[in-house]
Amino acid sequence: MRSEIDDSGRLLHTLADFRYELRLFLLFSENAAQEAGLQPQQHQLLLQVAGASHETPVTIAFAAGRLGLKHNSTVELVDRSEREDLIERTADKEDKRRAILRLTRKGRQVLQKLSGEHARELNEMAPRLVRALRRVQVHSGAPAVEVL
Amino acid sequence: MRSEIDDSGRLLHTLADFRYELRLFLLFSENAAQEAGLQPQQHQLLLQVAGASHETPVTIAFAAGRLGLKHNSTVELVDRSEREDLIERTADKEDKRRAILRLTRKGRQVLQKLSGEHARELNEMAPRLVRALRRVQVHSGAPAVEVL
DNA sequence: ATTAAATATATCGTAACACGATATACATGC
DNA sequence: GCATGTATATCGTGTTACGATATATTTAAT
Repeated sequence: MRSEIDDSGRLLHTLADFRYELRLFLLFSENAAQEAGLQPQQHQLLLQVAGASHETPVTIAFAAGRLGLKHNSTVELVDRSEREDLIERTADKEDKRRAILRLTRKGRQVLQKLSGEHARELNEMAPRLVRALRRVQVHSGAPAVEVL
Repeated sequence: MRSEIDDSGRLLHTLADFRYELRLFLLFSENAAQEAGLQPQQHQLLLQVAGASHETPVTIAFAAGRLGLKHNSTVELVDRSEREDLIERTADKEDKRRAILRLTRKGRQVLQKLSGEHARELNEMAPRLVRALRRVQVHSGAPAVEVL
């Protein structure tokens, strides 16, 4: 058994591969969205809005948190998506400051289609992604659990 | 055991969670780069250049492919990185059209630091990422291999 | 060899998008 | 009820990836 830490070249290589695999997935996703007539970010917005657990109030702030965006960027994203009839705002009755987000029928249909495609693609890509991740762990002095 | 296909709500939920986990990692990565004084894309460029296997000639086109960018965008990214002394171009002798990319000492140092941080963070995040991925597989009619 | 097609990189103008700063409406604490 | 905080909205700005195009060099064709 040889040392894991020393050769940093290996770590760079595994990290680079991991990011490449990730990028491939993201490229696929961006293309799929475009072909369905959506901006990639709109797709992500729809997904986070529709994918939220039923109790949580789906507000702008919630979407912003899930998308990793600032609130104002999310407002603009919602504006665009509303204009294209993908999503709709309804004022919250409990708290009139809040805007509650819901998908339109059109939004639901597009998302459905995209989600199927993504599930299929992820089934293809998952093994490589997981393998790349595991390799990073191995070469970063991880507690050496069950490799492969 | 209950059916996997029918309720598309579960698939949306698992996909949303997967993307959220992914976004968390990317946010971490963007922050780490910024704090090290790099644009996130510059970090990715350095990683792909330094992480390439030793035989492959690291050209603009190679970097573009690995980063999922168009060639011209990569040229601009390299321009910026060269100006900031992170990377250097040397004309290829075999083919004078090509520019060979290499990290500067400074580039190597920054990347080293970032790579350590990323390896550590990925060790933390990997389990959740892998779990989220597996759940997508489960809810997309996958051949039901070894769950959890 | 000379020209034509292909490949690699570079330049330039443009548009999308996320952001900071700021504004407004409503809610909550004291 | 006034002050402080929270949620969303608006506006101007800068970065960046892109398409279209240009230039240099290599490869292919005749």
